[in-house]
Amino acid sequence: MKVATWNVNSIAVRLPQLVEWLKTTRPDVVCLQETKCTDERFPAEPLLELGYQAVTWGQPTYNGVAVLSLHPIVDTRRGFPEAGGDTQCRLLDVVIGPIRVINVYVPNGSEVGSEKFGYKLSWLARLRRYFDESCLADQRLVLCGDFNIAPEPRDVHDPVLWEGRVLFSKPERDALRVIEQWGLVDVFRRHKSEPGLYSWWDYRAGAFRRNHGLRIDHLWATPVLADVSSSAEIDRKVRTLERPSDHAPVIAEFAVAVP
DNA sequence: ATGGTAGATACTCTA
Repeated sequence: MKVATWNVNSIAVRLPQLVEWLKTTRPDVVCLQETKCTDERFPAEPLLELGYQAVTWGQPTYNGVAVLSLHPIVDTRRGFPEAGGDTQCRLLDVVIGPIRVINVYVPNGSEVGSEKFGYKLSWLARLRRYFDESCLADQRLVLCGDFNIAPEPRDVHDPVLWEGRVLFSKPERDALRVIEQWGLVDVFRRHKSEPGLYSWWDYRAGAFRRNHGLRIDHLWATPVLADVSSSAEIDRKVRTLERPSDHAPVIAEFAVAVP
């Protein structure tokens, strides 16, 4: 079972690239972030023609998540369950065949110390609470998406320059660690240990050409599922296309049978 | 050096 996560930065703009990528890559499950598209306007038909059903949770202009699947999607949940819920569309929780998939678009955080940064940290604390209250460690579960955090120095092109900045500050890395310690494994790092492997490059200053990137898009799994993962990779090719997303897809393969 | 680019919406905000 092939599972992928990709921040497309507008489904409307990226649809032609997504269609071509689905045709050639044929993942079983794809988690999308920053669709920037309401559920009514989501382009479900061209994806259905390729065999993909979609569950979406979107809003105009900002945020927005979706899960595409070749197999039936059941038990859909949107956002955190607590009173008040979410005003920003950032979390989808679904069950597909033998696995539970939680797709997140973690807040960017703007700048360390800002109001948005505080929102990011509190959102991450709520995510940990969500796992405590509604997930089980022996479930086959994947948590994937745009986390907007690079976990380690080897995930940053210039860790000295980036230390303390948003996406690589200690409070963010600590908050990420707290979620990991619930009982999740970084599936990408299970298969690839070298530095220089990134999933996001700023549009500005020729960052991609220089490989000035960060690994901020992640695919984590419970140990029972991570133990049967056979490969993981970042698909850099789409970042070389005309008018690309600033993120590249992360893909992992698991040896589980889909009924 | 406080830049630089991209996307959606409205003439600015977010990333």
